[in-house]
Amino acid sequence: MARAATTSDAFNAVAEPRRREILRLLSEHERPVGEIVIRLRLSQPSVSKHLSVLRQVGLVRARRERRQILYRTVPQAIRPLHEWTKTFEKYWSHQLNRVKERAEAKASGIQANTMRRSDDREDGEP
Amino acid sequence: MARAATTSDAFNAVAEPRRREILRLLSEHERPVGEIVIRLRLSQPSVSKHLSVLRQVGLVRARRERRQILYRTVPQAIRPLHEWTKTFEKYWSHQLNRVKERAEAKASGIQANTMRRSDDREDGEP
DNA sequence: TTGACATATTCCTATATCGGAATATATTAA
DNA sequence: TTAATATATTCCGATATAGGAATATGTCAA
Repeated sequence: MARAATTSDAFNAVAEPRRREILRLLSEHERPVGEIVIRLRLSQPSVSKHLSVLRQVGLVRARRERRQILYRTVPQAIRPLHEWTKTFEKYWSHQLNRVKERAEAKASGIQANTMRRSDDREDGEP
Repeated sequence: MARAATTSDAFNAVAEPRRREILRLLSEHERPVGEIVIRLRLSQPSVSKHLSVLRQVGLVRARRERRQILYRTVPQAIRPLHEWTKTFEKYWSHQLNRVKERAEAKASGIQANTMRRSDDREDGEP
């Protein structure tokens, strides 16, 4: 098997940096393709292809307005990514707590016992 | 140019579903490779390769303990993803607000003027 | 030293990608 | 209708993937 298709889910679609930029642009308000082309300095076919990927995974929608096609992001489609990353939030805030404890311990001259654990050790190339 | 390398950043590394599962497993606590192999029912080489990718982008770290190599996730490395998704949070909470307004308007018998905007229209294949 | 265990790496193949160039399609204006 | 505008699609090539099979590397025990 090869790598999963970019259109298989939002995670894959969003892995491409240009597509993230496009989503950013469109999140402000809907825009025609040509405006994305100009602002991001990409070729028109390239932008159309990226938009096609984003549309297939539900990250953007389009509507026609006279000659132009206006795209806009569908923020809800980003939520699964947000929720996934969120499950790790407690671990890095944990880290912050330890930093805080360390600072407090230093200030009071007392060592917090949560400060150093065996797996805190820096690992060289194993 | 082809698709960006899976090792180019956390976004690309995390696009692969198995790697997300591995991160989940290792976020609880460090584990040897063999345990991942058993729990996720993947081949040992496959797991080693995924871990290699995750290590190259800083999402996991490893240390040796006798014969085994114990891996653990580096939650901070997921933060950039979290921050990026977060920039869209206001838009979907916006959406929630509109739902709320709609409910309140219905309850009071008054139409809120924020309820329907032109781009709310459902778009057929354009 | 030899062997067993744990993990990493190499070689292979089928499959998708992204960008560029060229072209097709669709909508409106004259 | 014809021309101009706006966007989409197709064809191409170079590149990278993920998994499987086989093998290499590294660590420990006897």
